[in-house]
Amino acid sequence: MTSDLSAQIAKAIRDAIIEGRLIVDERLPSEAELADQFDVSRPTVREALKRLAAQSLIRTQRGAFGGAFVNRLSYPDAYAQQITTSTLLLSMNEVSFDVACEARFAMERACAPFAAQRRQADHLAAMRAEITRQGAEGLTDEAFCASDVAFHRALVDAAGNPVLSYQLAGAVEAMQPLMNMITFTARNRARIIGLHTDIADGLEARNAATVDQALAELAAYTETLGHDVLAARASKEA
Amino acid sequence: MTSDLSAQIAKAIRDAIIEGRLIVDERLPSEAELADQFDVSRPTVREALKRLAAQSLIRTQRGAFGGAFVNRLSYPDAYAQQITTSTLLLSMNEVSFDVACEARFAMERACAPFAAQRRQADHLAAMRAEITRQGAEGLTDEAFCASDVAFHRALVDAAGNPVLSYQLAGAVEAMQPLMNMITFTARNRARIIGLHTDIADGLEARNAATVDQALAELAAYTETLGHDVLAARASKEA
DNA sequence: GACTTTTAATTGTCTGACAATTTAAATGCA
DNA sequence: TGCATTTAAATTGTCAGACAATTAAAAGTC
Repeated sequence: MTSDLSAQIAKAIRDAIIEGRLIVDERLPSEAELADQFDVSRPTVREALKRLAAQSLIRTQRGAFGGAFVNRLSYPDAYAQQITTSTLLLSMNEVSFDVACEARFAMERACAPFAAQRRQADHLAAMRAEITRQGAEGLTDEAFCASDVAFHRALVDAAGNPVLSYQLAGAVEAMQPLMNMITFTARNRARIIGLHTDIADGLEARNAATVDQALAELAAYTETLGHDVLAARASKEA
Repeated sequence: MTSDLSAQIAKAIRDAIIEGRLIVDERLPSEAELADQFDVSRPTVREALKRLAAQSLIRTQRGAFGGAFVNRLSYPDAYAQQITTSTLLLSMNEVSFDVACEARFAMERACAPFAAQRRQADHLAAMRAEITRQGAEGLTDEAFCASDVAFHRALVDAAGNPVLSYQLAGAVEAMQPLMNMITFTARNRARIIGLHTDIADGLEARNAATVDQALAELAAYTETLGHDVLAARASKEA
């Protein structure tokens, strides 16, 4: 019911920002003034401000004419928070591999038509580069996964919708720990690289149907790989 | 480079949680002990802990055998953060109505096949109830929007994938302020209600194609309405 | 006019204290 | 003994005051 003072103050300021009563780059009163206004001590005000800083809602500057300023939430900041939240959610809530996989590929397939329409040369180049990397000899599983993430990110960015990019960043990156559990044999990799090539080709030809088809197969194949890992684990324990 | 001590300490503890060195419900050392360990004062430790609390990474309890505990990130907590972040991102970054709309409906269409397959009676009931509400006389624009959000939420939940629900919660709710700018005439509403009915009918019949078609039309129609509002505004200013 | 120094404002950090809260242990009582 | 009550201890929440570090503007100097 009656939460901490610092939480209450943080909420009051947060609401002011969300409702537009405090606008971007506006300076908040100094800590001493806020302490007066809210009738609390400066440490309490500081705790409230740190809460807001943790959500990237404000930034602080020292020195004369410094202070706390309403922060423009940048895409990178939003990405970072989205990734942290998604990663924790997946690691702490027994989200099954299937559910995470399904969500991720469903959203990626949602991007496909836009990507086919809007892809630029640099997106294709990035994807081709990752495909080449994925075929390299002696690549560790982790490096393969990292390249996989980069490939899919290029695909999503090709859709040219920053909101989709931001949403998917969380899903794709958050899945990496789960993907890292998978051991990729040479044959696995060849199949995945083949599908990646289909996707790149489809985008180059601006053929959304091809891309969608390849993504559907990739989704199914990834789920199969995940199941194999879980099955192998289960039999090892028995 | 050398950020605040409280930020460094928060990062150290956050990393420990993300990497699993601190597990759910584990108790952190007391503030005094942490202050000793990190060789800083207690207020500095407290600022760090408040940062983590703002991200729902820990919770604190007063009293003997109280302290800070690693928090299991619940879906509601994750929803809330997702919504705050998305709302701010949209309101602060001149994300165009088109881009937000496109992202939202793209993701909703990604849910459609799963929803058609897995929808339960209660999802359908919730959607029908919202449709009825939307047809009520004298409904304000805001109430109409709120009902619209509830309708689409039921649709997303029908897909039965909590990760998709969580991702879309942000997109749908964050768009509400933009949607609230639109004035819905009786004719607008009738058209939207018609499409909503198509969606509900399609789900009931487990016909994904129908649902997809209706969502596509709804996306196009919503964009049109958005454009009209912007055009009206522009002409008023001139 | 360009450069340097001073000054004032502000955040960052520390120390020490006390209040509020909560659990475990101690105590008292039947 | 068994149960209720009180006490004690640990811990977070809050406060007050102080000083250090940083920064930009203002004042001074050549």
